[in-house]
Amino acid sequence: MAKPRPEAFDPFFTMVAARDTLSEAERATILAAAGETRSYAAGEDIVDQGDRPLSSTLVTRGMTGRYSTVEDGGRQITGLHIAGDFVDLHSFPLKLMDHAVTAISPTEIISFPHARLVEITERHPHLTRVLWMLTLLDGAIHRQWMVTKGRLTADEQMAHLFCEQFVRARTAGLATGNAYPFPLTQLQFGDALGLSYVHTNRTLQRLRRTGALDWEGGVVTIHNWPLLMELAQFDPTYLHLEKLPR
Amino acid sequence: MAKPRPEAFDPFFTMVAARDTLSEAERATILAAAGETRSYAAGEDIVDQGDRPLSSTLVTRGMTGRYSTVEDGGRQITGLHIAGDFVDLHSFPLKLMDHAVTAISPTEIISFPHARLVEITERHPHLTRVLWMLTLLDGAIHRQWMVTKGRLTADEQMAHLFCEQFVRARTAGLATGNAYPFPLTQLQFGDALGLSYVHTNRTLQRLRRTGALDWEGGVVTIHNWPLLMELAQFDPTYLHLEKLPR
DNA sequence: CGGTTAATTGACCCACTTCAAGCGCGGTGG
DNA sequence: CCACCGCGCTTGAAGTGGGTCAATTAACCG
Repeated sequence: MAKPRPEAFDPFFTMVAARDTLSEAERATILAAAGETRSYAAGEDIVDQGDRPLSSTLVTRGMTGRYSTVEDGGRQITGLHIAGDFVDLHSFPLKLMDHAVTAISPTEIISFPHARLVEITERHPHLTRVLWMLTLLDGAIHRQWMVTKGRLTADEQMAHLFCEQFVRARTAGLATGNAYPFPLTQLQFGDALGLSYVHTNRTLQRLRRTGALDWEGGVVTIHNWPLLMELAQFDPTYLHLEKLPR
Repeated sequence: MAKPRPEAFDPFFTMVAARDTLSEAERATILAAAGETRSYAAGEDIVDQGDRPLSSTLVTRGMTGRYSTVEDGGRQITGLHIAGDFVDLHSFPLKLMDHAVTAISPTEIISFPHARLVEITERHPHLTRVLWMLTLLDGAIHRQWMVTKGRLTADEQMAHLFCEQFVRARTAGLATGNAYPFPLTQLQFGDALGLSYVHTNRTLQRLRRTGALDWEGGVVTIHNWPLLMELAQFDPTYLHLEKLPR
């Protein structure tokens, strides 16, 4: 529970800068709208399904996942979020959380009280549209997951997720060369892919054998990006990496 | 290409009224922001992937589907939209269409020029948040589809989609008792479920045999709603049917 | 009444699941 | 310093849900 360090906003501003230009005033508005920072241990839930949050959560370190559970205990992760991502900005207009958010690795966040977001919608229309866009980016990623889950093989789907996470990490300034943090367990990875963890493991081994990438110690290293993209049928258009006035 | 009839907005206002209250001024703002109406024949594409629309599209009659295609020709429908739904309001902040939209049945639409939506974000913060919410509702539905596709059986998934469409049709005032229009072919239905059309057919027959519903002539009739909900593990919370100030 | 599209059925196949067991390794306590 | 424990990863074997290929029937339409 403390005021955020200024550098904590860097991944967010970097990620946004790939899509639009924020004025100095808008950046200051974001800083002023920030509430407290908090830390979560791996495995801790940040938001529960059914919550009615009074603030939205920006990740500044670590990785979080949105998930829903079904009757038989199955769990589906519907989104992975890294530093620079809001995990529940949609709770601002939607009010009610229809899913939970968990810390996959040790995570630091900044909360943004909804009251201050209301002020942004009243005084900063362009910044409002940028925040709106960020929530729609989640939607675009959701759609892509549906496509890969519905119409691609497990191998293609897995390769696709590795591609997506690489591009997103790079866009937030979190990649080191062709490596990026990916601190999931294979069980969690399977929950994101909608696969059993046994099949997740076997699919991963096949993918490793292609030489396209490695994944160990919570870090993915891409050895052959063109090959990985081809295996995944990856086209980053849906990530909307265009600097445009929104 | 004509000015819209006033009744054409009814499903939209009805659907919104289930989630928030619009003032008379806000309703008038929506009417004033409307551009032209247009009609599309079944099978015609309303928006193409890669388009940069200058207006967003509200369905006023018929049914449309968002879809993406993959290399081998497979098609995944990522959303079904009925009268009262915007099919591409997200193209307003996102600018670029990362998927196409097709008319599933003969469809009528009203276009909303983005320039007028910009004005709404500048002058009507509450209405802006309502529009934002509507795009996030799509996201919530996307997440639910991921969960049903990733963690439920084909039977459960299909039952779930029938439930969802019923509730959404009713919310827009488009259901007649326990029946609602559902003008898809089984092939399109399979594309929405991420199933082959052969398996879609067999799953449908099993579902019919439960007595929960019938589907013929483009109309779904629900015979046993509690049973259907149970088969689907359906919980409508994610449809955010709460009248709340947004 | 031929032509076309949608729905249905049968047979076979395989991608993925489930169940079950073993392994590696970091952590902890004695 | 070592024994043990637990978690995550790996492997094997067997079962099945859903896909594919192919043919038939039904509905619609000019």
